[in-house]
Amino acid sequence: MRTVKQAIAYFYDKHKRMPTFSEIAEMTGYKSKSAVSYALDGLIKEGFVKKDAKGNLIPGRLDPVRVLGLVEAGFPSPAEEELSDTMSLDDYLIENREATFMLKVKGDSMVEAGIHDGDMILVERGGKYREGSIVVAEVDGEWTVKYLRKSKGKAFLEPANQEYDPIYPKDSLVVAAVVKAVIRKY
Amino acid sequence: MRTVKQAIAYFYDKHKRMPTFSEIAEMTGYKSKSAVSYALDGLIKEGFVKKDAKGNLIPGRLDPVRVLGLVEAGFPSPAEEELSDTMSLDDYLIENREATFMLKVKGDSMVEAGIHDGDMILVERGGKYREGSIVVAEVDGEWTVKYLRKSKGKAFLEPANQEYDPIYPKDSLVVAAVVKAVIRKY
DNA sequence: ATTATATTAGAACGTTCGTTCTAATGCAAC
DNA sequence: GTTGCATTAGAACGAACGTTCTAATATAAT
Repeated sequence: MRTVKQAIAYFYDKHKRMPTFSEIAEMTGYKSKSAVSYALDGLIKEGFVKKDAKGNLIPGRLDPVRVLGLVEAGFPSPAEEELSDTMSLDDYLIENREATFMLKVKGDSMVEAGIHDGDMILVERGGKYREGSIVVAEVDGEWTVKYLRKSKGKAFLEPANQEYDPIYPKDSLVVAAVVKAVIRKY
Repeated sequence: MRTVKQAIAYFYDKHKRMPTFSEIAEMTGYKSKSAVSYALDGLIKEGFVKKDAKGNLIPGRLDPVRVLGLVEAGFPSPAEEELSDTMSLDDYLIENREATFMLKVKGDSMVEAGIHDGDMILVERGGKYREGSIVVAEVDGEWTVKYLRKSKGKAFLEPANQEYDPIYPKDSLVVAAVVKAVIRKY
């Protein structure tokens, strides 16, 4: 039999909604909703789950990722682990969902900025940028990711790789989106 | 007034649960649950939301990130945009939530692998690794992120930076976790 | 203007929800 | 063994759920 915590986490992961009391009872082996109700009181105090203004069950500390500190600090003991902050990567990385897109990077023109061939970038369309921002831009009809620079009031793009040259627009340079994050999955 | 789509997306983002029909009605200006019910029929056909086996509303294509292709392909038109695949970064990056942690990297010993000072790494404790994997390990009491290498049957750690030397364990080398992803937020 | 079609409001319905009460059971301390 | 406390089962409850029906309204086509 699963613990209540495991059951809720598993269910939420799988169904993208919180389980009902009956469903929790079924998963954990409880034979009454009331037992679940009392068990949940504890988890609510603990912050593992919450109830919103309408009394509906919502996730508390059951976001998928546990956030630790520096690598040098190593891993916590199982007891400390329970107390780790949790986080959703979606919430961490996305500010404006309507404007956020994921794109794949080809080539090594930004390697010195830590953006490698095949990396995914999270970009925000219409996001704020300034000189030095990494942007997705359309220069004379071609789309690229580069540093945005300015010289004598004119904008141009600069790669992060010695072997490539800066790109000075002949006709047009339109900044379409700003790179907000880089994600590389192994 | 918001459209039904906007209302649901907003509500799900904010409350981490799907709204009820009444709540959708309130947000969109509908004055009856039945109108919402019929409106949802369309969105279900479209795949924007779904119903699970028990008839409960669950997210369909309202994951927070729209996935495009290569940077070179640029952005789609608003019409095509509607059809873009969506994704949750949590689902994309996390396989085993129980074993997944996020850590912060200090130093530049892995820059040539595209891991910079201040980057976050997603690691899986007890994950499978082999020679060449980037791992979080404890060597003689010190925690670090490095390439795992082998020489004459003995494991050692190799930085991705010319200026650093490989680390050959005096007493012990324990691989605690495998780096599954690198995340850099600007 | 008339007709046909789609959309919306409102009420009614059965179902399921979470809470709460009482009673039974399990467990620990003494 | 006995007492006291916490946990669980089961039933009952009102509230809210989503569906469905009918009637009214809006929209479009002719």
